[in-house]
Amino acid sequence: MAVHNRDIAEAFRRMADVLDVEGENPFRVRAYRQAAATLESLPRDVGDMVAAGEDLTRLPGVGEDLANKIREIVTTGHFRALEEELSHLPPGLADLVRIPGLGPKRVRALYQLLGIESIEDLKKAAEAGEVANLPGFGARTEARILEEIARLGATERRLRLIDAEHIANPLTSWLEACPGVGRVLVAGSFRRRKETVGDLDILVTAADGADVTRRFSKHPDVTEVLSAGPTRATVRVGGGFQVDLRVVDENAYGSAALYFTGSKAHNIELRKLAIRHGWKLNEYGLFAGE
DNA sequence: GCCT
DNA sequence: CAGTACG
DNA sequence: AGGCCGCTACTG
Repeated sequence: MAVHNRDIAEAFRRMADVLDVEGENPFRVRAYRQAAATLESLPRDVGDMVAAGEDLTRLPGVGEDLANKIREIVTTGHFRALEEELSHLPPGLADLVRIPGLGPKRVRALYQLLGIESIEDLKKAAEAGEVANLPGFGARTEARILEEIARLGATERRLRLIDAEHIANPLTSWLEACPGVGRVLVAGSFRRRKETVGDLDILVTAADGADVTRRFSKHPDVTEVLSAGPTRATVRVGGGFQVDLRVVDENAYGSAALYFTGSKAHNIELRKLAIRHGWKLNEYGLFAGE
């Protein structure tokens, strides 16, 4: 059975999760995730490239080491380094970092303090109210964990662009009519016109951000408020689709639109470019370095 | 881990 | 503050 | 050898 780019990407992601929980160097962890992303967006089958004897290190984020690992996976169907790392941990533990809100540190805490080794364990502990008592956790986090676990079973939650548009349009109108709101821009992958979008990223200009995020959190279609502060709110609307609202001052609109439109990788490249010029770039503007 |  | 998340 | 995005934002 042929190994496809997606399979290798998945193996690399799993490796990243395991190393993450083990407390490995975060940059090494990121390297695996980066390579996984490269493979997934690659228009060609790496299996074919291996068969043709092509140089895999030409792929961005793939160096000597990962090129060898790709070849190993393609030719043998095994990924020994992953199997080795997995032998150090309970097999289900690394899955926990895929739950939004749980990173490596919290997963370790769950394991060490409550002996949680799997999503199933976590569900039971959360239902019993044991998670909320842990340091760094709270009732809110515990409730969110249970919701996220319930969502794991659901099928892919990305929406086709046209379906996302049907959610975005009424929200846009609603925000435009919101007191104090100037511009409203649906950014993110929606603005990039990707075939599917995983969430909605809406940028708004207003002087009083807290007022806007507060109002938005009470929108009739909002079913959950994941977070809400003075400049940002993350909510879910009917059906569980996530919407991120970001509020900035009018004078930061351009920079914020650039940032919020992404992609993430594009933003990072732009920020690196700024650094090389002695500048710094963020969602509020382009500034002179120190 | 990759990159310069 | 640390941890996590957002593009 | 040494940096790796952000004077990023929100939660506990």
